[in-house]
Amino acid sequence: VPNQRLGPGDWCQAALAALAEGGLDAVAVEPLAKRLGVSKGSFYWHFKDRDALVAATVSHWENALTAEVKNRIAHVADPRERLAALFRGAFGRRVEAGQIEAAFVAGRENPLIAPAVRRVTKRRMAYLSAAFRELGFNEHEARHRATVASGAYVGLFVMRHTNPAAVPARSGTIDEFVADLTDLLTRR
Amino acid sequence: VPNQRLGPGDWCQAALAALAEGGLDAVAVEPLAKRLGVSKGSFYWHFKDRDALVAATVSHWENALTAEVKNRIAHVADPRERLAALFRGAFGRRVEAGQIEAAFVAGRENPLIAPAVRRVTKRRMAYLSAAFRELGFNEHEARHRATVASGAYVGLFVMRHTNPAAVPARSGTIDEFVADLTDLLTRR
DNA sequence: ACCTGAACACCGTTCAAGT
DNA sequence: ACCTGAACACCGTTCAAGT
Repeated sequence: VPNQRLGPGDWCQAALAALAEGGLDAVAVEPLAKRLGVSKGSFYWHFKDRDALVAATVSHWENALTAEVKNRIAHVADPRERLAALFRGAFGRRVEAGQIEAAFVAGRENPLIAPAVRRVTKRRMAYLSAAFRELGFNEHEARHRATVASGAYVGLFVMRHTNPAAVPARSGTIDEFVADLTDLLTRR
Repeated sequence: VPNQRLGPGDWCQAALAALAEGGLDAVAVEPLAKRLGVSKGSFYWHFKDRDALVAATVSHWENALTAEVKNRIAHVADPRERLAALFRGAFGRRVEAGQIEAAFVAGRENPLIAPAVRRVTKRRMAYLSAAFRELGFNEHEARHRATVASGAYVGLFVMRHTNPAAVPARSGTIDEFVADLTDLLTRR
């Protein structure tokens, strides 16, 4: 912990951790204050209210995700490898990342969350679709396969926290699973 | 009010009214008790906890809806007229019925609500599909049109409370709208 | 059988006062 | 600039005691 005093970023980070553990309901001012070792009153110095924290947290997540895709996936030249890299991302070393996305997907009814989830999904569809086009599929086929791929990606996140036994967990089985999935989706 | 003493049914009825006005969050023990002119402690005589009330309320709604369809729609001989009757049901005189369905649709993420909404949707699809088959469409076309019709039906409920201006409100415009919609959906 | 009243826990929000 | 501490409102849940 570098500085005693906290900023909005610290609250967002704590909110993301709580989100991963207990879903949207766990993003509650009092428990977060306890976790940060600070009185809940101090929260209101940084944010207008709980909704403002949720909004900022969603935004934080969306930016981080976009940046990660830009840095770790977009630059992969081979489109098949790019797809595999994306899917492998669904099994990030820390379960955390996946659980956060799952929590946001589960809470997509919330008007603070819905627009960000929509945007993220739309972007994912766009670059999935582009990858399939590079592989030689026509526009229609590319869109169709991108839809399936996007669904599978999100579905893996959700299953990972609703039905963990159904999803591969060890690094060997993950690699195998990702290879099979990529094969299936790129087959003619 | 026939009897001073209340039963579970009275709490469900109050819960449905609250649901129509303020969504799932408005189904709260304390406000309902106030509305019923009773202490909130008495609630726990009838129900284990708030979740039990929500579950019972969902069940109450599902049964009432099923019964209404059986009594007011299923017996209409002409399939076109039956479709029109269904759509007209989406504009029931009291806004209440529509708002309750909209609230349940909005809360379909809730595990207490999801199964009932799924069942209601499935049944609706089934008898819509049957109506289209009676009109001479083949199985595939019937299913497709039933999907569109079901979507439109639910969409009307949702829009009615998210975007009321976009939905007809006076009885004349409603009849016209329903006629147009039925025409569109049964066109070859 | 159904209800009251008081209690407790938990959370959101405000605000004067501290450093 | 950031935080504390106390206060208030609101809701869920329990339970002994009433009728």
